[in-house]
Amino acid sequence: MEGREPPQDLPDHLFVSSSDHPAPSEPSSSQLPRDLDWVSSFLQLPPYHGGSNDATGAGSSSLVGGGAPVNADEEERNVGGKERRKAGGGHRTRKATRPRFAFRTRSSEDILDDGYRWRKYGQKAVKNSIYPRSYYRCAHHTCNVKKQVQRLSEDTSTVVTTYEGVHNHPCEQLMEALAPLLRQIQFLSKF
DNA sequence: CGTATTTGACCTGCGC
DNA sequence: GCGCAGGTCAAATACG
Repeated sequence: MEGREPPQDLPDHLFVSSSDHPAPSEPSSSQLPRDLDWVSSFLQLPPYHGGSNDATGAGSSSLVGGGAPVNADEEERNVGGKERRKAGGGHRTRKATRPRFAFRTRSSEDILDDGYRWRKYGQKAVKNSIYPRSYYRCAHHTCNVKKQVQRLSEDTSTVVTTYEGVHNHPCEQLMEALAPLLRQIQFLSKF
């Protein structure tokens, strides 16, 4: 793939999986803090124009990442033209897709609280893994970010999360947390 | 009753 | 060309 570079300034508790070897055998040594430290890390991350960050390493998959704008997907979806069948789907492996990046965390929980609201829209059993892969979409109306969550079968304490796209809205939880602070600043700025 | 999750069906791309 | 694996949809169900 065309020179994708994993971000290197990640905090210790995060690490982006290499795209072609998404699931290296050595486990991450640190625990994900309950706090949203890594959310802010995301905000600082350059978009990872990653290629196939297939977290499971299921060989045949060739999900390609790209630097295409997020709404490219939406367009294609709507322009689809002829009405989709009852149970549609299947727009996999589009050539120009959004930035993708994956990382692994050590956690007993599959759902990592990253401050955004996610809606689950699917779950699939994947090959070479005893754990299913869960598919989530950002619950924000205008946001088209997706993520996949899967637990490694060879290291059950490790959860692989693959993000696709970039949020086009602020993190609610972060804003909530900041709200009192902002109010205080506003108040103080009057003087 | 509204919202989120579950789940089976369907679609697409890729490898053989 | 066929089958497989992965990704998505939407009806059904669960939950508050």
